Amino acid sequence: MSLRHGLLGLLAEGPASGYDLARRFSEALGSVWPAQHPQIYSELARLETAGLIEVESTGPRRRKAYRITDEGLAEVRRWLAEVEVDHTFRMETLFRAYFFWLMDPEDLKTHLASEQAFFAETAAALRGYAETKDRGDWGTSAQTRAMRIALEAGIRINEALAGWAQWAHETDLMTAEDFGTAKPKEGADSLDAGSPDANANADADER
Amino acid sequence: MSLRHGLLGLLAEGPASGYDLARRFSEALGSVWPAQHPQIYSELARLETAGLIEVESTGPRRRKAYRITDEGLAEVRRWLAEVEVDHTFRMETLFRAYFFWLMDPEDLKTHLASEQAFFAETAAALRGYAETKDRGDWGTSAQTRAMRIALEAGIRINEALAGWAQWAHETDLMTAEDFGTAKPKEGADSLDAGSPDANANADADER
DNA sequence: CCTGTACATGTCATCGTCTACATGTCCGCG
DNA sequence: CGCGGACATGTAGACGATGACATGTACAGG
Repeated sequence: MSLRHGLLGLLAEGPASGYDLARRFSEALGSVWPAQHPQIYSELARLETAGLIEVESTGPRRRKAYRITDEGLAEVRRWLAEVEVDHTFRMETLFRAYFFWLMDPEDLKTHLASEQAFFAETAAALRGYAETKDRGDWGTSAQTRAMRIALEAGIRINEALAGWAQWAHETDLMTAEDFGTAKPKEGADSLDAGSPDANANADADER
Repeated sequence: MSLRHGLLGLLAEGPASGYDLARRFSEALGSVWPAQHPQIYSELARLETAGLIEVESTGPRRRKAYRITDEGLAEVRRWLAEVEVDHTFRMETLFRAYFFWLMDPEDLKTHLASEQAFFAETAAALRGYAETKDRGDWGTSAQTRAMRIALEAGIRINEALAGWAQWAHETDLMTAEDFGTAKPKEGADSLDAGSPDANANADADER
């Protein structure tokens, strides 16, 4: 449940409303963990019930600002220190690559070129942003420095993917004529060939 | 809905059962898109109802092998060619980095060292696997070559993250005494206070 | 022949997440 | 003074994902 700890982490910087948090979540963390406002509001309600946050003040338009409690701060620190990192990640770009062999080579070239452009642009944007931090435009607080570290990861990942798309575009692995035209195999010689039961299949249960 | 197209993509290689698909999904795609067997079985049922796949044969222990239909093949190709890539991704490692400032510097050093080791090991394992492909141990089918391309992305990402963890470990951004000890700001100087439109937004790290 | 293990498929409850809808407030502008 | 737009918070329903539980089959080894 990363949303919970993400909200606690943001509130550790100082009080904020659900609206603020939704905005900040999508700006700062949105590219590594999407979260819409309904989820945030309901999670905040749950966190308040659990005593990890409390209402700090109410503002102009029904605005409720939350503050993290000592228990909440302890909880987010406990999470960071004790809970093991889940290294599985979701990335559609990479997921699709497993199925490139189904694509028309022309389409694939186009696809890779646009992916390359996207990652290069994203990397450049992040690098520009990082430079403003390095110049000290955002102060030198611990938060800013942590954000700079996170930013660096984003830069490196996007650069890596831009390089990958470039490499894929240039490699001859996908140029042969069997890309995009392949038909699925039929019958017994399929995916499970070699496994004990594989060949016993067709109509095996007639006996 | 990536699971749907992932299953279609795997079935495009040839007939397979839910059990096979669950195994292959976790082996090949599990690190970029987790999926447990209950989800796979129910998705297969839905795909069959939709006419995108059909039962090819039944085997020994209730085994049902599915085959992709022409409509299914058309659908997965349409997805690859027409549906835009969703570039948001989920990665807890990176998510946590935004909150490094809350960690004790000692714990953080340890954390980064173990992350670095993890990514380096993963990259090495993938690289070893890629080399067996390059030697032709798996044949030279279009699928194998597509998998090689996907593998390359995995290698580069893991290497990038290993390099990042190394860099973060060595940088002095996180060594200062304010890491891990910071307290949330109080009241008026925070993201917002109660007064009618104190809301010029002092938000330190935005944009 | 019995028994453990891997094979193989499913249900169920719960929770997380997303889209769409609903409501109301404050402020600036004409 | 009326109105549009940004602010601000929510609800409802559907769908996706997870973990626990349930069931039954084939086969290998003792």
